[in-house]
This record gives sequence, C-alpha cells and structure tokens, in this order.
Amino acid sequence: MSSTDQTARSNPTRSRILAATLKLLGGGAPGAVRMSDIAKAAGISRQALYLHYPSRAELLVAAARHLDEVNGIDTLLAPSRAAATGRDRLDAWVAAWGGYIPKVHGTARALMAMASTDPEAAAAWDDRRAAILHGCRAATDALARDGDLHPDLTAGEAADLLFSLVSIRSWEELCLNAGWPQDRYVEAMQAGAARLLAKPAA
Amino acid sequence: MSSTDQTARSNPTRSRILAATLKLLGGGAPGAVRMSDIAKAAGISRQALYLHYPSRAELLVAAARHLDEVNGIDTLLAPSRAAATGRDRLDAWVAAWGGYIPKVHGTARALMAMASTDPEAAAAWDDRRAAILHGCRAATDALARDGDLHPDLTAGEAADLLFSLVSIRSWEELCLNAGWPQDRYVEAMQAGAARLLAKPAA
DNA sequence: AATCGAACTTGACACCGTGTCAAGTTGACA
DNA sequence: TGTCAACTTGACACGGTGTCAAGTTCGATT
Repeated sequence: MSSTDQTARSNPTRSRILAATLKLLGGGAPGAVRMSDIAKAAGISRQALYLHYPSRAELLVAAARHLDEVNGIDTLLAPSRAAATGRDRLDAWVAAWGGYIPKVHGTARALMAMASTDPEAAAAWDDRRAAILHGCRAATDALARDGDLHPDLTAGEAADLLFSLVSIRSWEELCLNAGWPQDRYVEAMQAGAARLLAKPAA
Repeated sequence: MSSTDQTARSNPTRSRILAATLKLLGGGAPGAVRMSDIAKAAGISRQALYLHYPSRAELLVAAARHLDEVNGIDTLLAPSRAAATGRDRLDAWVAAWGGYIPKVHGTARALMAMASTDPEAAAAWDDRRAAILHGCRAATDALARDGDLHPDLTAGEAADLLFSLVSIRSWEELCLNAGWPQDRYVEAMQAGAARLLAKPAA
C-alpha cells in the first residue's frame, strides 16, 4: 500500500497529471471526469496524457497509489497498530480509517466504477480492499486475544462485518446522502463497531 | 413501490423484454449488459426494444418496478408491519429485506451504475432508497416506541445506520466477496442490528 | 554549430455503445 | 382492399477511449 512511487516524484509532468486527477476526482466532480478534462487541468494535451498513462485504468490506479503516498497512510494507521488493548485498537482503527475516507472517496469511487469493466482496475481495487480488510482483521484479532470478541462471531466474520460497516459506500450513504457530519460519523462508527463486535459488558 | 404496472402485463412483447432483462441482469452477468444483448435475449430487434423503452434508463427502471411486482414486495414486507414489539419488527424487517436482496441485486446494481450518469435513473434509484429507508425508519420508530432504542441514537440516526448495515452493497461485500452463506447473513444481520440499535439488556 | 532524442503538440481515425431516422415487411382487422 | 400497428433491416450521429502519424521545441552531446 506504499511503494514510494519513484516515477511520480522524479517526473514533474506526471506529478502535475496526478495532482490534476486527484483535484478533479476529489472536488465533488460534476458528472464524469474524462481523460480530456484531466489533460486540460494538467495543462497538457490529451495525447501527452496517454504518453504517460496508457489507459484510464492505469491513471486511476496511479492516482490512488499517489494519494496514499501524499497522505502518509502508514503514518496515519500507526496509532492503531500501537494500541494496547483490543478495544483501543478498534477505536483507533475506526478513527484513522474513518478520517481517511473523505480524502479518498472521490478517487475510490472512480476506481470502483472502473473496476466493473477493466480487469486491471479490478485487481487494483481488490488490493486496496484486501489491505483495508487486513486492517479490520488486525483489530478483530486483537479483540479476540483480549477475549473481548462477541461470542457469536469468529474473528474473520467480525472483520468482514467491520469492513462493511465502515466501507466507503456506507460512508457515502451516511455523510453524503443522509447528511451526517464527519465527526458524528466517526463517533457513531466507533461506538457502533464496539456494540457490534465486542462482548457485551458483563 | 407497487403501482400494478398495466403496460407490462397487457403487452406480451414488453413482458418478454422485461423477463429477458431480469434474466440477463440477474444471472451473474458476465460484464456489461448491452441493449443489443437484451434485444437478442427477448428475440426482437434492437430497434423494437427502443420502440418500447426509449432509453436504457427507462428500461432499467421498468425492470426494477416489474421485479418488485412479480416478487410481491408488499406481501413480503407484511410480516414486518404486523409485528407486535419493536424488536420483532426489526427482526422481521431484516429477514424480509435481507431475503429480498439476492433477488434484486443484479438489477439494482445496473440501476445504481446508471444513476451516476442518467438523471432519470438517479431519480428512480432515489425512490427505492427512500422506500427502503422508510422501512428502516418504521422499524426504529417501533423500537423507540417500546423505549428499546439505544440511548446514543435518535430514531432517524438508527434508521440511517440500519439502512447502511443492510444495504445492497454490504450484502454484496459479505455474500459475494467474503462468501457468507445467505442464511448466515440474515442471522448475523438480525443479531447485529439488535446489538447496534437496541438498548443493551438491563 | 549541427544534430539527436525526449517530451510534447496537432489532427486524424477506429471502435463501441447509445440513441435516431427512414423505408420496408407482415399480419390482423374493418 | 386498404389501413394501422408492430416489427424489421440498415444506415448514421454522437461521445468517450484509445491509436497512429507527422510535426515542433528544446536541452544535452559531440
């Protein structure tokens, strides 16, 4: 999830392309974002864009990678790894991931849409899914180690549940459609994840 | 959600079109379903298809309507309305809706995708969202009436949470990607919804 | 100073899927 | 017999992606 993307840093045009892509994708894009839109925003011709990223799918994948890098996803997720108890870890994970969603959801949305047609995008999206699910699993494993996991659930099931509870789609539903403020979202997800996954207080 | 769709029943060709559409959309469609695919499956020309449904969006909307009708969605949801206690109502709702998802998810998926480009499809999808959310709200209201709602949540928030917990996307995640059996899904959602939304046992 | 190559430009074109248009065929019903 | 509706074939426009070919610009090489 963080392979210090040389190409982008060393090459000024590519950075501008990625920056333009993220800007368009991030800023509540009105309708679809076309390749030509991105080229225009980056101040180059459409063909130059294809010179750097041979397909829309590859561009989106690169943009998602780049997004993780500039946001320092690893640093962001560190507190979760450092937590002492399972409950703390769950809270920290939900806070970290929940806080990250607003930053990535535009790009993620485009990647998801692409994934339904392009196999390369599908693979990239699957990688990300796996990484997030892995984070969820780490939290539910920690919970299980503390004997704090709800008795009806295996750690695997709990991870799946957590993953779907704090999925990007669900965030969109709550924060974009239902109008929840981001703070309330994180708070409710932390409390909700605990109720959903942890053993009820004795 | 059930306006006894005259047109379809009275017109044999339309029924065949809708049947073909649902079949293609339902049967784990490999890749995108084109208008020409549907025409071929219905045994008519592409142009005849446009004669009945002037756009892909309108066809998908009609297919979704038709799907609700043949499945008797109202009858299906009746047990939920009849439940005595809030908890019963929640359980019945989750069971009914959760059992309905596998039948509609193919069509819903297509409609969702369409909604991001076509305003008419977006409106149709929003109607469906509203109807489901309304069902969720009815359940959480019943819970609240019994004084059984979790103290941290308003009935509105609880409905939003329930809606996103049992969303089609989440079902896809759990049952298609994570491989949960449908039975386990319903069971886990019933128990999970109760933990998430109801007041903890005293 | 001449030139080579990389990055970029303009402009054209193929492909695909949606949606439209026009002109013909078929068959039922009056 | 004529007419109307449903349907057919075949063509075409449009938008978006991706490709191809032929120039331009400019810095680095020798």
